[in-house]
Amino acid sequence: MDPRLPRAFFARHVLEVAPDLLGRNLAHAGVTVRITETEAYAGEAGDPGSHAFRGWTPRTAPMFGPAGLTYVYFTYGMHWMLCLVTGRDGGAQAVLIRAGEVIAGHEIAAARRPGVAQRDWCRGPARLATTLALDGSHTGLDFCRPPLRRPGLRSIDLVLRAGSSADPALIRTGPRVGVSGPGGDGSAYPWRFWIDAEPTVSPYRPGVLRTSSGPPG
DNA sequence: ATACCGATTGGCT
DNA sequence: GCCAATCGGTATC
Repeated sequence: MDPRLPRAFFARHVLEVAPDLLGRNLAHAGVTVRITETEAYAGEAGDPGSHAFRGWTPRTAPMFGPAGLTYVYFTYGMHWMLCLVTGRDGGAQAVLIRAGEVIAGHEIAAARRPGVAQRDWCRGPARLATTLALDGSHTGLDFCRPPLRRPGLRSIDLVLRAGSSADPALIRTGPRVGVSGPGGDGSAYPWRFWIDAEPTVSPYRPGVLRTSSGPPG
């Protein structure tokens, strides 16, 4: 019997799925991590912090697909980040997997992160993608089983196991990390979720406030 | 065609 | 804490 979470799990609203992913085991390419930090992005809801805020583009196409697809994107000219699409088909909701604790495949993880402390292997979204060997070749792929039957839709061997969720009493929320502009406002979008007291959770950093006109005065 | 910028990270002060 | 790295995507001209 397949240990994976069913597609119905991901078809819920992103604000339900993001905290529910905490504590789950995520495995790819020989390394398994216990997810300790996530963030929700809801293009459908007019979330200005979302890549999907300005509508469909070739880059964000996977977000507009069905729940259960990966959305792996490239940023800062060097980093890849893993997101998991949730919600209704076309809703452009996704969870960013920000951090995790390596619980299996330590030798492989260490080989991918030479000179890096074990605590930092997946402490941050780009670090997590590196340790799990995820890049642009892994975007827009179906990680659910059974897979959807759609022309051209390929699958990925990314395993999210059921039965490993975090204690709800230990879940904390706060503003998203490094989101510039209005989408970074924690009072409006406290959509970051993490497990309390976990050393693998990434440090908080506010987004850059960018004024549309010059400085005041 | 070109300018701007990012859901970050690592190195240095 | 500050800042450079590095380049594809997107908007704008």
